Amino acid sequence: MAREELDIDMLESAANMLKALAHPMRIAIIKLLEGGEKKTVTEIHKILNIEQSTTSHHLGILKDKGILNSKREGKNTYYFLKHESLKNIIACVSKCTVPVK
Amino acid sequence: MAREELDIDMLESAANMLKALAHPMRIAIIKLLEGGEKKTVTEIHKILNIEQSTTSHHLGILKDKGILNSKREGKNTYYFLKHESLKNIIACVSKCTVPVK
DNA sequence: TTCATATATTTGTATTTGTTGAAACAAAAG
DNA sequence: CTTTTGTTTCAACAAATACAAATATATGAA
Repeated sequence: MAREELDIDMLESAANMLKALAHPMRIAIIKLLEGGEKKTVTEIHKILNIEQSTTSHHLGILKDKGILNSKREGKNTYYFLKHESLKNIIACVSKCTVPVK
Repeated sequence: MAREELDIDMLESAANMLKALAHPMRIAIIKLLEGGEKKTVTEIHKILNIEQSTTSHHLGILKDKGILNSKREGKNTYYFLKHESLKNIIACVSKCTVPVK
């Protein structure tokens, strides 16, 4: 039945989104862009202290998975959050990672 | 400064939690256990149609990362959700994976 | 006790996927 | 043409995945 097919697709889709978020540097990037901030590759690479090509790679993954969007302006490419609601995920995970006494 | 150290730890911690969730079968397991359900390895393995050893492995990961807990009863090991709040993450991700028109 | 069975975990291994940094390449601007 | 900025490609390495086989644990029967 198509019902199960859809379920599998939904699971894969959710897993892919989570996989995109499941990296320390990528979470750091998201936190950096919270509140509608727009930043260039070089800015992020300098702030987070990771190689420029690595930064570009992570940004590409986040864009590819629909988490970020980008806009070219002259020499610079500005990246920014596509859905503000993603903050909730990070907040929720942070809350869940705190051990329950 | 310790400030940055803590930040890195928090990022790693959040990433680890997300990594545990970022797998289709593991999401399926969580959905299966929503609402306080308790299920054995064999039950889950039969319902989801994945190898028993693979099932046990996934359950081990989820338990290790603090998402599930387990309780042995005779021959069976029952697994269940540790934090009901995890539903929110899945729900949020599902919502975010739906393309915004 | 010993054996057989059901259930679960662990180990070994092959395959795949993810990560990183360097180098090559591309685009924009002066 | 040079510089700045960003992307892509490549290779080495690390981690995740799946399955089978081996091992462990609990139960009950002989």
